Formats: sequence, structure tokens, C-alpha cells
Amino acid sequence: MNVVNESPRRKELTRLAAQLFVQEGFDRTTVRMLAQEMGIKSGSLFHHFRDKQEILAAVIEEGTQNALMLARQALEECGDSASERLHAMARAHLETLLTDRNAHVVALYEWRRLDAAARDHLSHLRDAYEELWERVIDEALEAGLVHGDRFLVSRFVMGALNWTVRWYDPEGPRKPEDLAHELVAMIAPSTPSQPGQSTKV
Amino acid sequence: MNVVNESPRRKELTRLAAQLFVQEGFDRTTVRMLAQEMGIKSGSLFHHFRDKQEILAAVIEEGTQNALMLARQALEECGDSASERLHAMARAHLETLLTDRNAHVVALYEWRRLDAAARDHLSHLRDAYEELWERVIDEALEAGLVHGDRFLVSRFVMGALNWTVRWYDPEGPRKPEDLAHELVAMIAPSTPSQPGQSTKV
DNA sequence: GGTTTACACTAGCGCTTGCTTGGTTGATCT
DNA sequence: AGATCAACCAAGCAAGCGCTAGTGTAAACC
Repeated sequence: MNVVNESPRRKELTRLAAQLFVQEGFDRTTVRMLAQEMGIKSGSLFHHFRDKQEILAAVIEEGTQNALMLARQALEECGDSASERLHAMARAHLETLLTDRNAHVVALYEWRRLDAAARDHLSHLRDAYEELWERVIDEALEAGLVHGDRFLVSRFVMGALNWTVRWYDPEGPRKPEDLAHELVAMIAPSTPSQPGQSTKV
Repeated sequence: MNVVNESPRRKELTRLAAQLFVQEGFDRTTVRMLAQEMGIKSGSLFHHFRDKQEILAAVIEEGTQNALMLARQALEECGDSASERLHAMARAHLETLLTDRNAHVVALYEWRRLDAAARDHLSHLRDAYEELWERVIDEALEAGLVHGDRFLVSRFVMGALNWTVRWYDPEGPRKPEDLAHELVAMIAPSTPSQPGQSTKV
């Protein structure tokens, strides 16, 4: 009876689950709460998902896939200079935190609740995303835009960006674009202040 | 029967609880698991703590108090220059992450499981700690060591530092001192490379 | 020497949890 | 018209949960 495929109903349910997981945390969200939010009874939930863990995995997968897609797109559309590419990645990252906020918060906080199989599958996705970052940071280092240890710089940058979900207010005056700009300015002060004009190397 | 004071036994139990909370998460850690780890029966636990939530609060309080103490001490002992103070704060922060790792991981991940009263009490402690940071960052901005928006810079720095609990390996070659140095170098490239010699402003 | 105190035990209550079972519905396809 | 199928429901099981009540005991205190 249970489906593993990507029915549109399942997508919708996943979105609702993400919201509840953020509000209550995974463990505290009961299947009854999930069902009620979805307008069905708790038993019916298991027609769409094998078990509760699979809902969590679906939420995280959705968010990570979107982030990966958006980052790739941003890199294709931007200029060739190291500073432009760094800026594009930061902006793309912050924009997914805006649009897919729930899914990303769940991914950050509830990662360890995944069982071994799901964690294995999803960590490959996440690694692909982080590889994009490491490549862009390598370019920035080579271009002399940023200085320091390759590994540490990328961890610090990822930390600063991921941490935004804890304080960023989408209703506030600051846009993702602004944050991206400020971050790049902080770690690469020699960057030209207008991201439009490229600094070819 | 229940005690609220700071018996040495309670301190020891708090330390053990922190470890379990990190391994399993707060919700998944049952009072029976806690009791077993402590070598007593589940009922006896409630002689030391009013309820399960109080154990969580004790864990987080312990970690935050230590961090605050170490940061204040580091600021007193270091030189007057903005770069030295920035460096001292970063090192102190990373050192508590090393020594009190469990407590800090719990504080980061399980904060929302606190009830309103505990959260209110503990957020004051955390605010005091973050105030130290903001002051040091203000000094760095005034000294021209770092550039950018006051609010954003401090968030980015806190993010980079707090994120370290997710990847830092205490057994590895990098010491907290090294990380602190690298971070300061990244955001304030004009810093002298030897933290010992002060740059008076 | 009697009382108090700190710490532990046994036993279990009342409730919630994730998940299963067996069956019903209404739309779609042949 | 009959078969198929996704989607749902009602009912409930077995296990586990936080926590309480009442008791025992050895050390500390007056």
C-alpha cells in the first residue's frame, strides 16, 4: 500500500510536516499532530510514508535538492571572476534559506534523527553541495581575494551562513542580497563594491 | 525532598546527562537511561532534580556559566589592542567548546526544549556573553581592524565559531589557538601575525 | 540515643507513542 | 458493468513514557 514515489499529495504533506518539525521538533511532533495538520487521520499517514522517519528524510531531501539546484543555476548565470562567483554562491545560499527555511532548519537540527540508510543517502547530496562551495573558495584563494587555510575558510564561511537561520528575519529590512554582500566584504575587503562589474583575473 | 542547590553529586549527574543528551537528544533520552548511566534507579533521579526539564536547564547553565567566566578571564589577561582582545575572545570561545563540548552542543540543539521559565533565566546569561562579544567587535570596528555592519559582523563571527562544534575534531592537529588565529586573520587581514606583540591604537 | 537528613529503592499509575489491521469510498480505466 | 486503485477511516495494540508514593538505611547532628 505504501508509496515511495513522488506523488503531488506527498509533496504537499512534506511541506506541512516541515513546518511542524520546525515548530515542535521531530521527536515532539506526533503522527497525530501531523495527520491533523494535514486534515486526515493518523492511520492514513502511513499510506503516504512507510514510517515517521521517512517523513523526516523527505523533508530534508526536498530542501537539499533545491539548494543544490539553485546554487548550480547561480554559478552558471554569474560572471567568471572569483568575487562574482563567491558572491553568487552566498546569495543563492541565503535565498534558499529564505524560501525553503523550514526544510533547512529541519536539516540542521534534526539530522541526527535520521536512520543510517537515510543519512547515508542524504549526506551524498549534502557533500555535492559543499563541494560547490569548496571549489568557489579555492578560486577565491587562488585569486588572492581571500587568505588562509582552504579547509578552515570554507568551514568558517559555511558556519556564518548556516547560522543565519537562527537570527535572520525575512520581514526585516535586510535582503539576502545585502547579507551576501556584507559577508563577502568582510572576508574579502578588496572586492569592488558593485558586484555587477567583474574583476577579471 | 527535591533539592535545587548545587550538591557535588548533582554536578556529576549533570555532566553525565550532558553526554547522553548529546548522544541521543533530549527527547529520546529517557529518565531510565539517565538513571542507568548514573548507576541508580529511575525513581531516585527525582531526588536530585524536580523533573526532566530541570536536568536540561542544569546542563545548559553549567556550560554557559563556564563560557562566560572564561571569556571574562581572557579579556582581563590579554593586552589592550583591539586585535589582541578579538583574538583572546575567539580563543576562549573555542577552548570552552573543547572542554565543555557536551554542554554547548546541548545548548545549541536543545534550547527550545526548555520551558518558559528556564529559557528566560538562561537567555540572560547568554545575553551577557554575547554582550562581551559585541563590545570587542565594536572595538575592532573602531580600530579599523574589521569593516562592515556592527550587527552583521558579530552574527557572522558567532556563526563561524559556534559552527565549529559540528566539525571540530579535538584529536586532530589543529588547536583552538590555531583556529582563533585563522579566524581573526580571515576577517582582519591587517593583523600582525604574532599575537604576542601588541598593536596599540 | 534519639532525630533528622541525604540518598536510594520497589512498584506501578495514567497516559501517549508509533504503527497495524480490516474495511469503506469515489474516481478512473477497460 | 465490472475491476482496479489511491486515499482515507475507525479502532486499538503493545510498548514505552515521565513521574509519584511509600519505604529502607546509613551517616550526621543535637
